[in-house]
Amino acid sequence: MRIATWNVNSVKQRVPRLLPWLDQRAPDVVCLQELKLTEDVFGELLGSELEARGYEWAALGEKSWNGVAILSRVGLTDVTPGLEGGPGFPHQEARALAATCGGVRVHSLYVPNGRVPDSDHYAYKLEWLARLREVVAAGPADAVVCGDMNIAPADADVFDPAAYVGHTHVTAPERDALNALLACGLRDVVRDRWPDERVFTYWDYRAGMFHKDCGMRIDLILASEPVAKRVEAAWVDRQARKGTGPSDHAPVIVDLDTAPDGDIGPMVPPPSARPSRGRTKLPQAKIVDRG
DNA sequence: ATGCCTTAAATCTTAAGA
Repeated sequence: MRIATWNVNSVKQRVPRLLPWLDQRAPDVVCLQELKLTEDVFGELLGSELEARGYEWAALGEKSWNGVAILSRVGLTDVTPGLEGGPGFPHQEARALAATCGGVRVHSLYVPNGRVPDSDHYAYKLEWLARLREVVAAGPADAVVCGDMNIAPADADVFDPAAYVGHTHVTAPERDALNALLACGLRDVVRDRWPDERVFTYWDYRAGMFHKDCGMRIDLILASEPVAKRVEAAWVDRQARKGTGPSDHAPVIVDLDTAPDGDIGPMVPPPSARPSRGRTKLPQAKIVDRG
């Protein structure tokens, strides 16, 4: 089972890159972030294209900003839109979506940016991460936490650590929050696979940063121990950052072997063998005041 | 030079990203 996560930086702008990428990489489960549109527009834009490729999908979006989705061709059940009990700014944003795919609880996350340390955005980011830890800790044993975490786990995950001192994404409270999440029993499977390599997932569009490989590793796939044991490959798809009209983030891809009992979830017939089904209807994100 | 690029939304400029 191949699981991928990709911050597409506007799915509308990325359609010419996303569809060929789905065909070439053939992921079974895809977590998307920064849709920058509502789930209704997402369905109008991609519903038929995804169905033709055998994907079910769920999305939580909003106009202009944020937005997350999960695509799956190994089943998509128990969809949870939003971060249950999570903070808002002031209202809860479209930053979290979970579903069970192929027997694994999959989280697609777009963690708040934080902007400037000690700002209200930064406090919101830390509150959001604290609640995420609680939600993941209370969840199933087989889980993957995927997405744009907006934290570089270590100095090796930033092209110039000195230049980032005092900036968000690298501060101790942010890294503490990420480590607390990992302490739920999650593994950073890309770093595990490439312990000493220069691995980035995001490069600023400006000043030829990708060409110079001046980036950051902020898009992560964190796997619970039972899932981490099944990892056969874990890598960043730098090809998707090249060429015309890329996102500023590259996809992260992890391949799992089948579970010990061979169970990767419910059997899903090819789309030609089952009646057409619409998109998975979702309730609005619960709106929670920060108090 | 608090910028260099790309996005969205509302204009002909601003906010946001990290």
